[in-house]
Amino acid sequence: MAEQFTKQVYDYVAKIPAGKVMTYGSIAKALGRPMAARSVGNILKRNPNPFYKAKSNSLKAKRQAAVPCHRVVRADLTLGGYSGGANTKRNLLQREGVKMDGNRVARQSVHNPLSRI
DNA sequence: TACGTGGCGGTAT
DNA sequence: AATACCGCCACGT
Repeated sequence: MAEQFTKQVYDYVAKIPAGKVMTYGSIAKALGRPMAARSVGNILKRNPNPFYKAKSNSLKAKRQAAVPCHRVVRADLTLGGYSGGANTKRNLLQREGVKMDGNRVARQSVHNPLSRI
């Protein structure tokens, strides 16, 4: 179960569409471990194949090759951490069409509308 | 809104 | 086996 969690996290993150983001906590919750938000962050930090390190330059190839961990942000919609640097994270998101609201992700760009309202 | 604080769980050493 | 490490979060100022 436990090491499946790592795989589940990668699989789940891989399904977040470009232009949208999810939070660490909502991913943990979606995987049945509502209190494991920190673990999700920990797992993504150690992601062996982060998006910004993907071999190919092409966005399309990167989408298939890498875990797009930059699409995961904090519950307050600030960016949170990123091994490649916060600036890289923001650039990648904006390039994908994620809307920003100051230093936060705009609510409209959050995937899974159920969690709000 | 912004900050501090305590607690949390999976992985790594 | 035990403990440290964190890309976090809810909650209270």
